[in-house]
Amino acid sequence: MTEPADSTEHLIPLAVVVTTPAYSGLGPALTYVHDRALEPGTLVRVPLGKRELLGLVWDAPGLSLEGLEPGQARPVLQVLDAIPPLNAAWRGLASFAARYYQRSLGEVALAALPPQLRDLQAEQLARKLKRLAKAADGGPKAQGRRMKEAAGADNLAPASLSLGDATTAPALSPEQAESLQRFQQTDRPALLFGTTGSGKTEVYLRAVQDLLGQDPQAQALIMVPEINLTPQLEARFRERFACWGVVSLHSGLTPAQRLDSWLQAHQGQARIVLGTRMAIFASLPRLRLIVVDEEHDPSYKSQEGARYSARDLAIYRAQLESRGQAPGHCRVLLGSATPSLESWRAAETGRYLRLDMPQRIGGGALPRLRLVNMNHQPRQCVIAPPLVEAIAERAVRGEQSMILLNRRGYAPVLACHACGWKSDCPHCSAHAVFHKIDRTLRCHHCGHSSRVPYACPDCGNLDIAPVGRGTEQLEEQLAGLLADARRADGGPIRVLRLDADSTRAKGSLEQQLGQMHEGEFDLLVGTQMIAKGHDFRRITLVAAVNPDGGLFASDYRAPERLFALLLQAAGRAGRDAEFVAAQGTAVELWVQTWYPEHPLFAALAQQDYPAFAAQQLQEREAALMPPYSFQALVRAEARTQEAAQALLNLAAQAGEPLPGRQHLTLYPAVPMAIQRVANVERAQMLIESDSRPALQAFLTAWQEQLHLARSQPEAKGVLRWAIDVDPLAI
DNA sequence: AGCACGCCGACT
DNA sequence: GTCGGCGTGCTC
Repeated sequence: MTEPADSTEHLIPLAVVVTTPAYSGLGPALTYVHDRALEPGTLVRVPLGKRELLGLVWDAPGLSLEGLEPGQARPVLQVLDAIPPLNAAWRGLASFAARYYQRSLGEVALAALPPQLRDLQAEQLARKLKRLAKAADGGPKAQGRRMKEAAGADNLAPASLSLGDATTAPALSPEQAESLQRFQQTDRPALLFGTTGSGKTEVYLRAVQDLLGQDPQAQALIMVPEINLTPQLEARFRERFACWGVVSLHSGLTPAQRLDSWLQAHQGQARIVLGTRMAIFASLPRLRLIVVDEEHDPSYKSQEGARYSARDLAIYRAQLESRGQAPGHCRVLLGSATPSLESWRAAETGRYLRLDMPQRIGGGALPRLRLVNMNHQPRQCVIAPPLVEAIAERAVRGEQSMILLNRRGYAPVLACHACGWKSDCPHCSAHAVFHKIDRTLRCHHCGHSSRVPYACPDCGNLDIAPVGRGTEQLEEQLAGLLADARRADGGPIRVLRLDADSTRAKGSLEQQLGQMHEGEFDLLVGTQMIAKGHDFRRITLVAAVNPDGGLFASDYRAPERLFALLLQAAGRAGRDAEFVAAQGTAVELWVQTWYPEHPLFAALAQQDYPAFAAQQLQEREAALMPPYSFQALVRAEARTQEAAQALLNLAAQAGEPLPGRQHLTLYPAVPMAIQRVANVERAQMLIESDSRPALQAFLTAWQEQLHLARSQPEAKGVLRWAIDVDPLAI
């Protein structure tokens, strides 16, 4: 494979993007040579040092070999031309995300591709594509394939099918019809503000159906927070749109499945992609609709690598996809019963179009709020007696209840009453959680697990006891409290616990949810995972036993999250209006609190999200918090807390003369809330500004200072640092 | 980020 | 005597 010494002169220089971090000293793209020009977006394999890696040809008009040593630009090894290049909109998205979230282009662009693509040789890829095409020929997408072949060179499948083989869609309610119509008539992003049970999903389905039916090539992207928690939504899309090719993209797929899905979307064989936040980077050459379900959900914000917000990128991507087309060519539909304050405000200012759906389908009323004032309950009581009674009453009538508690395990900590010892994790500045089931102390931050000691390790006292309670204990205590209660068939009440511990085995979540649907259990106890997405027909009571943490947390977004959680949980109850009417039951949301006067509960009682949002936005505006200001957070990890803070503070000093600095506030570095995880010390620095451009300009220039600060003696022992733009929690 | 080279402590 | 720690340096 040796090149003739003078061959470089006949070769064409190409800009190629590979995974190199921003501070590696290498530019955004490297220069390679090839014997012919390659279109931007083409996948190639290139040498870098001793390695051979996947690269992406990037736009670089007028690129020359000037400034490089002769022979420094090495030749491209392989061109993966079996698949079409990534289009300009996709490249625009990657390069925007890299700039905005302060990462190198290479990191973002290559991380956005399916991981398996990285280690496939050209021939392996070609083989895979052939197999895929064959499968499509035999499968339900055969028609699309055949039409594609007829269409010749075009790599896209104009899979125009009538909806004849799609199941018939239910008639829309007047609210749904109006929302859909208004969505189709605007070219702004739309915020579908629909109460739980108002039928948002059907609006999504119809928006997809109308668009794909009318444009035989159009593709749609449907994003959901966590796909494993919403199997029902996935099932509805797959069932209704099987003929158009539906693929999913999320981290639960095997590498091979993920590559398959990705390729099908990229080649237009799949016209609908359903996925989690990573799906925002799916290659969809004819993308015309992006739906973001539960747009307020924090899992749309990545906490790893490039800290992107898939919801925010959806807005930007739609603009890119519409470039050079009619306005509103690609549309965005955000949906939520409790929109993020950012989106809510965007609708207030007219940037987004708000579509309201206050009515539940079938006329079912939302649950009535029952606040339990814990100041008036027996001391030490976990579940107020009236709540226990309400659950028992329902069980005997064949109705189900659901209780939320946001802590796994039996108790968050074990303590010795004699000497004050607490079950701290040896590697983290956090308590190890007591799990009674297997008598372990487990750290939920680093995963460290140890046996529960028989006696206090410090003083030998035998009286060590759990403090506080988690789902395991709640399950146990409820079983005790309900021991005398009976279910409809006269048998004892059955309690199901669902949390990360009880659903670890693959498929066990679905299985247990299935049993709950079948009515095998009367009471469901669990963490927030049970509040999301499931339609339980027979639940008529939802309770939150200890939500007060969300009222006074230092995180200013905590109230917003609590409100969303409670309303979302409330939405699980009374979804089957006929069942409720037949039962003649009051559908209720019970909330136990020590602070019943808190204004959040007043808004919750009225189911008045607009009032709550208005009040929250007022507070944010007064305190100049987002969305009225812009934030970034720099986090540093080091062997010692001093080093982590020193890195940040030194870089802050060095950043004084940088552009945009005068429009920013840099706060001093502080330890993170959980200061040490897995023996690594963590510190963070908050940066605030009223100008997004100033913040962006500063951060871009500042990365170099951060990198340089690492070699200062005070910052010895720094392991890594990362910038989080628009952080969700501080 | 990888992966090299390079200089100092506990093991066959 | 080597294996292996991670501290700098380079990659088109």
